[in-house]
Amino acid sequence: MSIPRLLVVDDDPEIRSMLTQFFQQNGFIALPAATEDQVRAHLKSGRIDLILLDVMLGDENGVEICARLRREQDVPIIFVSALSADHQRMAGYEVGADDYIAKPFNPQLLLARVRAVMQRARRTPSLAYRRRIRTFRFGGWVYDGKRDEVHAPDGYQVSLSQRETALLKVLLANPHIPLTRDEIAAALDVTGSGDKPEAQGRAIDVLVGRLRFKIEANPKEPQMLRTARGVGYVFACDVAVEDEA
Amino acid sequence: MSIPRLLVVDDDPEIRSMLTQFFQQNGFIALPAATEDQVRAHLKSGRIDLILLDVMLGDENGVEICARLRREQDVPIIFVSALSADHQRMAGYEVGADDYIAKPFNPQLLLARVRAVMQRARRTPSLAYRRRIRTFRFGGWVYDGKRDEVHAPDGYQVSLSQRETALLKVLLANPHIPLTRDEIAAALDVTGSGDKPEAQGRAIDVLVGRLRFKIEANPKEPQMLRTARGVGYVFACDVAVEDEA
DNA sequence: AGATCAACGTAACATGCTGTAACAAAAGGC
DNA sequence: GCCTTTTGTTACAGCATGTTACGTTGATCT
Repeated sequence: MSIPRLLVVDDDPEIRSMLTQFFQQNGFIALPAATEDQVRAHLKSGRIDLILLDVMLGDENGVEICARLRREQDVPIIFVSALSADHQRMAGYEVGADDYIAKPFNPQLLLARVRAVMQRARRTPSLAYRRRIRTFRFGGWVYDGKRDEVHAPDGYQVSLSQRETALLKVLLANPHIPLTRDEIAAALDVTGSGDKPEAQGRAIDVLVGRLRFKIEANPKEPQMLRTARGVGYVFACDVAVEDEA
Repeated sequence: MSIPRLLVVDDDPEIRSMLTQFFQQNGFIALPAATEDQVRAHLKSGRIDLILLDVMLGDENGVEICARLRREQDVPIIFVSALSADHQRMAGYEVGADDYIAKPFNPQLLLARVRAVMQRARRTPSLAYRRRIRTFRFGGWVYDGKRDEVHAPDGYQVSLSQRETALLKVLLANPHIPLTRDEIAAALDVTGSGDKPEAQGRAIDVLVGRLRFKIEANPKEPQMLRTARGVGYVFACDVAVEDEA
């Protein structure tokens, strides 16, 4: 394989050049870009093996851009973000990103991830499916990221709705961390237009209630999906994560 | 693994340099920092394996800083404190600290703890889980840190409210030590926004009363939750502590 | 001992937050 | 288009927590 070419997309010039230089020094050809148009230009003018995409691109939303790019072309994309709050956003829905890395990052880790994704991309025939797939285990339960399904422990028989599953995913991605209703709502709405700063009613409460009813042994005394009074909710359960190829 | 890099955060220059030198002499790369901004700067500019964080950073609250950092990045954090009174603060709520050490410390112990935490961090995939879990036993009672629940001795049947449980945790962390109402309130509110210097009414008294009613055999003559007249309250009961992996 | 006064215990009330049933709206399925 | 399922809204009841008020306790002084 020839020298890998990657596109560094960030609106902060400092970070952009920092990243570009870092990858250049590590044997990549790294091209800087700041806007969606520039990205498209690069994609048209030459081969790009991977895109490093900032989640916050000025007032643009990296997630949206990713979704658009993905529809048009199969480029591996790795998200980069400064805020862990964004992390939930990513956990909430697969947008087609191949991986996700939080700033500030460990350079070695970053390199490793980039290489891993490119490896994977080379093996995978159709890239359309590529995205981070993770399976979570908690209690006797399993969330199967591959099928996006929840499997109950033994005898149980449940089927979660789409939204319930999404909520569960957000919780699983943030175990033991109290999440406010707003944070949860934001994570759930990644799939949407991305502009819903409006105050939402009690939708989250009801959703939580319904999920409890389905996954808690005794919904009246929730063991996993606990409420953090005055704050929001916590998933108080250890979760084992499994990354899949 | 390469040389471990750790960040020493303290506003007292003397302690800062003392610690930095100590760790340098023991084969670490130790970087000093005094403010939250400096911490962030370091995190951005390079790999940091562990943070030693003073509980009192001038008028800032180390606990708050820890909570903020934790939300953004998974760095192991060890708290350092001069006052045992601060201990309550830590017991009040798990903020995500990996360990807690009281000044003045035994250098060997400090080294051991630092190494232990770094070991643990390396094994743990997602650091988001890491937090100190402790189980307390007193009288026939048990506080189960894993579930954050209180179990009554035999036949008894009680369920403590969240706040009552929190109060109990504060007391259990400081057996035989008289705590003022302010200290208790501070410890209870670690979870909150952190800015409540206002004088609080008799809330603590009432809370203590309710807890007594639930856990004392004869609430009128409390054996464990004694009042220290003119001071506050004492938990006059031997407590066995169990650390969990 | 008795008087005095501050500290404490607690019942009763006030407030705010949460759980949830019941209804309404929206999204699919056929 | 009609029916079913999912999702959001609203309203209300229940609970957790804080506040107030008042009676009691205990320390101190004379």
